[in-house]
Amino acid sequence: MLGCCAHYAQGMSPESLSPTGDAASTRAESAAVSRAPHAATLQDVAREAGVSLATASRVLNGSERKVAEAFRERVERVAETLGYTPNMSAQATARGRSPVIALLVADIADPYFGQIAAGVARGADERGLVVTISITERDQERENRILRALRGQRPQGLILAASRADRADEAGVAGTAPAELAAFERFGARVVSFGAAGRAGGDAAPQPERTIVIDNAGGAEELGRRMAALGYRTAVGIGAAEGVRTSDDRLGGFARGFASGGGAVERILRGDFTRESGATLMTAALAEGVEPGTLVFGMSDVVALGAMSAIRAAGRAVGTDIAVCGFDDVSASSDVTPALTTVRVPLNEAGYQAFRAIVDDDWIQDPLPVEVIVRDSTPGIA
Amino acid sequence: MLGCCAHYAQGMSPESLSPTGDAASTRAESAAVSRAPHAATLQDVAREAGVSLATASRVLNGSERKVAEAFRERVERVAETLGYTPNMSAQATARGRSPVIALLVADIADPYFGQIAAGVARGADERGLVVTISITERDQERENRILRALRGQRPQGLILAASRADRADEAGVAGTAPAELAAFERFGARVVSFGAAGRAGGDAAPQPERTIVIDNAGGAEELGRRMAALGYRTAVGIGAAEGVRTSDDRLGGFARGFASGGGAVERILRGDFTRESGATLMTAALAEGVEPGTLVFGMSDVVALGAMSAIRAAGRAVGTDIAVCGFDDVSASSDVTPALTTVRVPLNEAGYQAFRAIVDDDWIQDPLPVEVIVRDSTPGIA
DNA sequence: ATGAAAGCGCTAACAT
DNA sequence: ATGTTAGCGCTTTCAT
Repeated sequence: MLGCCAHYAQGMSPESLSPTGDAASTRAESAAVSRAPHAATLQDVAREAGVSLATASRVLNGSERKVAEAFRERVERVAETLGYTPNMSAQATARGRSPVIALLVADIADPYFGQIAAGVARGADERGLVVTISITERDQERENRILRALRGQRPQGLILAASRADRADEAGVAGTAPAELAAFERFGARVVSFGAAGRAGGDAAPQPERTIVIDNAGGAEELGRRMAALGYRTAVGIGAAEGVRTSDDRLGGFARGFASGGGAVERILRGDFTRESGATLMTAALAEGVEPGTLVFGMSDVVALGAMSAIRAAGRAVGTDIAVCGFDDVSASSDVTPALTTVRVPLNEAGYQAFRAIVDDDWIQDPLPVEVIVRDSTPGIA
Repeated sequence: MLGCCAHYAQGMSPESLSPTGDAASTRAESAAVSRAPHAATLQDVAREAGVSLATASRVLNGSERKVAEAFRERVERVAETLGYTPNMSAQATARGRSPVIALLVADIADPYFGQIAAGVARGADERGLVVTISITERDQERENRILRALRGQRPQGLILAASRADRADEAGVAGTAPAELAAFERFGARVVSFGAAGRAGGDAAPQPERTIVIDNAGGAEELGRRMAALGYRTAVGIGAAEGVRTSDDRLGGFARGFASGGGAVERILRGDFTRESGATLMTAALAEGVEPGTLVFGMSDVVALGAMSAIRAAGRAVGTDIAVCGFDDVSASSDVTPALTTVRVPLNEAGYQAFRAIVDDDWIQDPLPVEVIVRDSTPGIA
């Protein structure tokens, strides 16, 4: 008991540390083999290193406080030997905050969300944060259920990338309950959503969430202008239900730009954000008749891609016969033939921005440059 | 103070619940506005409902034990009112196990991993589990670092979907350290990996991990046979570095099947799993000269897609001039023109299987049917 | 059936 | 600089 103090600061064997050292470590070892599996705990490290819990904690968690070099080394070595890794849950409960960022997407297999997720993950990794991912399947009820459960994670931040119908102006229209989001802010989580710039303020409460705004209207407008300049004069738009912000903004912007160049959007087909929706709507439109030289604007590449396949399936040619353009520039868009004209949105960067919006106190969004990319699906028609 | 007991089982106001009810709730409320934000805790609910912590816990966590109906109702109502959600971290520390499944992928924006992730997420949702996701960027060092950190989550399971070089037979070849994985198993986590069926047993220890095997060799062999039947006689394969199981199996299987039909793989280009790799290698090959009528087999659709774009960029035609086929059937494959011939792998289902492998004690893999899909990128050459 | 109390693994005052 | 000791929010014996 006393003798140990004489040499414990040097390299000594574990059993010299305390009267119970021998017995304890023996028990621990046999436990590891015979009993329920159990990862090394900070207690184990402290005991084995002959220091207090506090010291061990200070050494292993990068706290500001100083610890004598000799102790530090001992603790580090023991931790290494025991393969100690701090238990995040315990740290979270003790600290009162967990290192998680919750990401909510409609469908992680969709390249649009995949890229956003990649950007978020990149940022999280930089800061040693954990990202959890949940799938709404574009189902509002499901989203609400998930949101509820997500609160249990007490995340530092919540990223809403699901293309939910953004809360509409009129009450009653489906949308994520503000109350549910407020619940997150109540314990300090920051909620970041993708989509429309400041929403119409029905609620008196100032909008506490941060929004990653993508210049949907502007990008689409420029696209419309370019298409008109290419010679197109009549277009059909494919969008989601009326009231869905992203869709409305893109459709509206396009119409504006196209009109400014002398074109006209003669009709708008409405469905959702899926490839199937694009294909189905296009097939129906084709059945009703679509003039050669018409331009189809799919509100998202995924939808435009669906429309392209429907056009081909109907025996018509994409480009020369019916032109198609989209929005997002997901990777598949440059693979198709003819390659799809679209508006490039830096999705990965957008995801990274969402991450910043969560961790940076004084955050202001870096503008996300959208850029029209003209490819073969919209050849010029002199 | 006493009167409250007369009607507390009916609808009563919070303040009638305990002597301190009034004061407490007032303090709590003002705290909510003025102090650090704080979500309702089980304590809050118990106090407000006038029951013990234990009872509140029993009511709200679906424990087996019985609680009088009156209490149950009270507790539930109070929890609802307060917007209580159990703190997962605390539950995890108390229970000694956390509800997380850690998913490790090379790149979540890659449709291959995206689909797997979707399958995993689907399963996790069924069981109320949380999926955390980490990106290796196909960097072994990074993967090891992440693995280390992941241990802190004490996940129930770890899914290795990163197309790491599977541990090779010869020591020294890069690969995930078995010791690192063993660390997970030590605290009861199940580790599931994608890839090769039983690996060569260098280690004496029986392989405790579970593996989602995809019939790479078989699918590729069938593809080879079909391509030979279509009339192709010479092919060039594009793969990853030698030693990477998935790549080797596919390349090997293809060569076998192709040969059985009278064809021959005249050379194999090696890079990695990215689209860029496919494009770069193909460009180089094209520069050296590729006969018309040659078939290019990209070990994965992503690689094949890259090759296709290189072929187009070189002014050659995909299909009629140089045929291309791949493996995986990611969604982009049916969008390209000509559509890509490939082997369909039920990736989403594979992800779901990985989830099952983690949660089911007596798990045996359902075979994942791979299926050759011939499309226009490999027209028959009578 | 209910509640008191001892943890879970860790952190963070607060001593010393 | 080190150790002691309350917690963190929840679960789970163990009494009652």
